[in-house]
Amino acid sequence: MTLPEKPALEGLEAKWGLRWEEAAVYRFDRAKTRAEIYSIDTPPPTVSGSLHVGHVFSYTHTDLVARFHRMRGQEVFYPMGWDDNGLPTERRVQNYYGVRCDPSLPYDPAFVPPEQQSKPPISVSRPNFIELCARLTAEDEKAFERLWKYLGLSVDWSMTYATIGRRSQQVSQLAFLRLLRRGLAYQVEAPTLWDVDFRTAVAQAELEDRETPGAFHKIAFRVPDGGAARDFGRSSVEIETTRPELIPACVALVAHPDDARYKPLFGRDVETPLFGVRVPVKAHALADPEKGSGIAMICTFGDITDVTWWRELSLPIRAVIQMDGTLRRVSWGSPGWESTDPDRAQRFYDDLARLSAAKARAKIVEQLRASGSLQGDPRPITHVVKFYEKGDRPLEIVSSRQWFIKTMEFRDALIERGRELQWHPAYMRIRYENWVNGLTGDWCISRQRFFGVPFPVWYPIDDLGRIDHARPIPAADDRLPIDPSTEVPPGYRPDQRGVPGGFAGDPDVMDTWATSSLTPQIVCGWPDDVDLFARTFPTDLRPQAHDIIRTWLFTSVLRAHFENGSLPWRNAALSGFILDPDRKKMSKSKGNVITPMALLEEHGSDGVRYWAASGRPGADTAFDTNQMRVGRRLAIKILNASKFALSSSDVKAAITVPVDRAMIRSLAGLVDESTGAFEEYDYTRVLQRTESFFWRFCDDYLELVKGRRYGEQGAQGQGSANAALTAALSVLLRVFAPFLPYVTEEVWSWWQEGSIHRAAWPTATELVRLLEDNSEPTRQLDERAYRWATDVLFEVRKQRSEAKQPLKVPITGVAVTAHDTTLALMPIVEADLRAALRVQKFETAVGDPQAIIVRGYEGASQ
RNA sequence: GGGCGCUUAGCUCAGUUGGUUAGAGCGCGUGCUUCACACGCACGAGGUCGAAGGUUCGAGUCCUUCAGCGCCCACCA
Repeated sequence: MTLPEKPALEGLEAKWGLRWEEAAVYRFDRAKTRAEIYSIDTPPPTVSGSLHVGHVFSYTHTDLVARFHRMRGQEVFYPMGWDDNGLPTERRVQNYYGVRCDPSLPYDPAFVPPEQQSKPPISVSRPNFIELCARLTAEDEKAFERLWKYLGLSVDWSMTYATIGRRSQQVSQLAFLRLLRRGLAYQVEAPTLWDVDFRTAVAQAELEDRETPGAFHKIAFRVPDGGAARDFGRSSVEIETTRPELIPACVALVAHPDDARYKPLFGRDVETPLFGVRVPVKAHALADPEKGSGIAMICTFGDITDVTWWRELSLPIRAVIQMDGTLRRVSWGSPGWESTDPDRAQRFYDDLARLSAAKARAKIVEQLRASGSLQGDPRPITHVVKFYEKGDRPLEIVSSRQWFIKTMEFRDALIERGRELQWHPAYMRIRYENWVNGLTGDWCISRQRFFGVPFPVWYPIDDLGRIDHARPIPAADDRLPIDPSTEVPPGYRPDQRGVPGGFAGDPDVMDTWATSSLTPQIVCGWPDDVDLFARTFPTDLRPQAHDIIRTWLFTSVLRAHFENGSLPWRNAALSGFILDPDRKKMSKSKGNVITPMALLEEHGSDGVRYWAASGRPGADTAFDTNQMRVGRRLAIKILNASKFALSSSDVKAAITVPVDRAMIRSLAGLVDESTGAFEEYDYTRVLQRTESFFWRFCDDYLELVKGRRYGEQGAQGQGSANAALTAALSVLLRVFAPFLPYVTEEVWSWWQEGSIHRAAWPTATELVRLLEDNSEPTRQLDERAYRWATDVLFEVRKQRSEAKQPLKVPITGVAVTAHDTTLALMPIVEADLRAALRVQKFETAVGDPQAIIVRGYEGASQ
């Protein structure tokens, strides 16, 4: 064995990264049985820029668990995916190349993107657009892979997937068609949450509340002369609204059934201001008498409550907001737009048409004020408005045709699935249940976007040129994946696209979660690789962040429930967020400033992993470079202590010295505790306990055996020390290996064959087996001797420190007064203590209280 | 409004089923070039465990109430 003169961490990432790859240390062997395999449904990070420290944090957690199970002898199925599907990529491609997707264009195989960003944007077909997305994401994916490898993720890099890849598309489309056949996916025209900038539907799970400034406008509706006015006692009723521009879309007013103020109006009509539309006053329990004036305007549609009221009160639709967020043109007096004065309505409305909601609001306020319908000034407020999480303008609700997957009628079954799942930490299950219980509608999975998985269906066009959405033509299962915008349905010719009697492709793509929800099926080989699927599914682990329980976790459970009749995995491990040092969630912009690669280079991958491992499952953790420094120092300490432990270790004998035996038994206890904690996904505890053991091991044990292991007490004592040292080092390195893969591998290579990461996880048995005498009396004696030795060590160090004497001033003697049972331990440890402390001699005397007095310093000046 | 989590030394956090004087690291202070390590070593000073009640022989640990912080969810016109 040759030990390095000056061991260092620098360069270990490059050195071992290469060797691990050459030796295929993390290669998955699919010949193993299901029981021998530990499979992981890896979260595919979004490929739309760069990874940030939060990724490094949570992906390390997964790797810790993967490495533990690998060392326990399981074959770890640990692929890596890239989520390159979806809007973020589209936006990047549009800006990067200066192109725009036009799904109506045919594919141009000769298309080459412009060198310079083109203005105005060039229109390209969907397949061409997707090619550009793929080109751009491929570069990012290479950079991601480099970072993950440098961090030391023990992924099998021959198994990668992309959510826009062929296989992901095939799985998404097939799973969709199978749901369609079973009636679990359906299409309907209905009010849908809509982002006016992206011009796409969005799902409930993608909503975000944002505090937004607005204003209450108090607006009078006329109560027509006659019975209503007489019973109500007034000729107008005031509502308060933040969205006066929706008055033309008003279909009713609503108040609480018990609200005496408005009871006289229930069942009667009032007239909208400006437009003179007669709308009924309805009663509904959702109306809150405390809110505003207690009576609300129902519009189609201002918010989700409007949809509820509209549905439950069977109101008509009078929609004004279009898909681009502007007000549509309306011809007043036509069916559905009846007015008591159509000409007047038209005059007012023509000033609003084609304006955005915000501009129309300003305009209508002028009109209302001029006509006297606005009571007082608008009252500014801050209220919570729903946004698409990636959007910039408040969501609208527009009526459109969308695909849905049924969820509402399966809520009980989904709750039950949640209870079958092992959650780490357990309380995260509650969030899942809250979400499932709070669902208000089925899952809308269609998006009016381009870079996504297309719906594999076409529709017949009748002789009048109308698309028949009721009779979708599904693609054949064995032809998937297909793109209906370029491929032709069975029985049709290409020239029949878009013509009467021909066909039309479904123009939409699936929500990115409609693909991501199938990652367990995608990675495990469903449906073609039956063999792999049987060996890996359901996976053992789904690691993910807790903020996407409602999206990724929930939808994955749903899909597996439908497709496989089971959970997709057995365990879900939820990682927390990274917080700024001031304990706020680290913002994206801030997180991106600190590039992960720079962190890894500065603190070493082991150092950064050490910090990441300090974040317990589910716990939000502060970004703390100090912890990375501590981790780095630990790695350096391991190098140096190992060098010491292994030097001149050729003299070996049985472990017969009490101090050595006590250390070995204590380490056996650590191994048991670590194994149990790791099995419970409590990696943080393992690291903490091991680290704490290790420092005491260095400070006390290594000091105690220093002289003996150099042969000062003969071959027997030296052999015992060496045997204990190498055994302890071997075990400690293996427990540290999941956390600090580089430094442990480096030290392992000094004297062991093969990779530590394929070495067996240590057991208490392998340690205790080394002790020839493990009887109870011996154990007690060993432990007392060890504790006594460390007590003396501590006391002498303390007096030396207080004396502030340089080391060259010798300690001539140490006078020890203690019980005879304690003094009886002295012969066992005295030689070790003399060497460790450089004490010339110990003088003992029986007595009480116990005292340890260092001779040589007692008169020293302070 | 409902739910979950957190609150222990200046900072970041441990404290497993309630059991002797509450722990670690960082930071701080003092001293020491000791033959594995100055990217080091030794020693030290720091806390009435968010508040108030309660259960108990005994509570940081269990119960109740309250406060602050964070997060998730919800139909606030």
